[in-house]
Amino acid sequence: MPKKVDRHERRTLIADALMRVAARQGVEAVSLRHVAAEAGVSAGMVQHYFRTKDEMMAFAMAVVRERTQVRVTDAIARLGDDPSPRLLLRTMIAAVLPLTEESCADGRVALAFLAYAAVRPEVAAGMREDTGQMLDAVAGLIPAHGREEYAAGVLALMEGLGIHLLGGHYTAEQALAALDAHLDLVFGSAEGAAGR
Amino acid sequence: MPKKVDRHERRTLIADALMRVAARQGVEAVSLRHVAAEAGVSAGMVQHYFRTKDEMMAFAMAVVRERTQVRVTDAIARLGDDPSPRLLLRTMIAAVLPLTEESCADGRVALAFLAYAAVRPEVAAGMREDTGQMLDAVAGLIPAHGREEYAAGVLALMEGLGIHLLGGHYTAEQALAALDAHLDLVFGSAEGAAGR
DNA sequence: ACTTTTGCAATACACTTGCATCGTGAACGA
DNA sequence: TCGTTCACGATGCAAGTGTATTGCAAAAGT
Repeated sequence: MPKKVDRHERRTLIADALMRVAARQGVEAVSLRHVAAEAGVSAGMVQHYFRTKDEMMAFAMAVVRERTQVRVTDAIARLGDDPSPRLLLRTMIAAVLPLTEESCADGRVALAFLAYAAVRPEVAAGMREDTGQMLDAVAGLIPAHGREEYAAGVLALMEGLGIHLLGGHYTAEQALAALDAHLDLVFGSAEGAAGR
Repeated sequence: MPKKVDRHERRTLIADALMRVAARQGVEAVSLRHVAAEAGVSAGMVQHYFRTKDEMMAFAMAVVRERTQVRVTDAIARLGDDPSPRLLLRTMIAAVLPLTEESCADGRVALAFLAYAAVRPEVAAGMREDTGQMLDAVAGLIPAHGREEYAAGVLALMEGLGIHLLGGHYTAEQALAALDAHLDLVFGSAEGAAGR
């Protein structure tokens, strides 16, 4: 073999450029040449690592998913041993929400991809899987009856808060306040029912 | 003046075509010629009624906003006199959610525009306004303390449910169950606090 | 009847798009 | 040292993009 090149590294480099473009100018601005320019490489190279644009998109999306997962597990790890389910859940959600500069960029990309996936059934399947996973995780943290409904609600709330945050409709404080209020309800009500 | 033509009607006709295209193939597929073909008119005519593509987009978005508003007020009107705040709120939200064929198409368009607006500050302003309005309306229906947080949460929940519905992550039943569960919490908790 | 205004179609233009096809240079195995 | 294999750059191409421009028919005012 000639020249050793970390293929995956190159691909992520390009994917990063793609995400910067998508975050700044929207998905519609994502093109081979734009991404190449943003990455500081030739258009030919982009083509070399991704045979098609859709392949590039799919990869970039996988990167985003992976990164948010890392953010979540990191945040949870920082909690120390045996945190309360409620704190755990809150930390998880806060890690996903576009609150920091970095996660905000990811959020923009995710939103762009959401629209992109809306008309690409095969791409949407991946997201469905993700939410299913999250749903299980959340359901496991919620006490008692109505797990499924509550879990679905919490997940939807998270998604919605993310959207409103990205749109600048809510401030970080408002979003977190709404989240906490909701968690109060979910955990408080079960406590009340169990305590009675 | 020659030929009387209902300008607004023509524009909505074109906007409708635009929305069909956006719903079917995504925003990126929205182009002058595609829209013209979908509307069954010449590309020149589209250009005649919208000097620029962005103008066309903005108009289409306004149509969507307007239509969902109509759906909401209609649904509320069907409720009869003096419905409970909770029922009113539920009806409002159910009217917005992409549950029917029709509102689902609108939802796809709205999602596409959400991404579109994410990088167009002047477009995003309109949406911000809308959410602000909705927030006030919702807050007015929610009892007692923590209005703002709860209202923000309810709105976010709605948005999130919409997203998950569009993505096919939730079924209509699941979404409604989650909504009802949430409303149980919001209205039930206040009642519990007041009753104590 | 004549001019003006308007609705609309057609075309032209400068770009951009994704993708295929070359060419080249360099690293390795033989 | 030769040949193969791979990374990458450059170029080309057909299709599609938004927009400006032109042309033309018809309706209204005068």
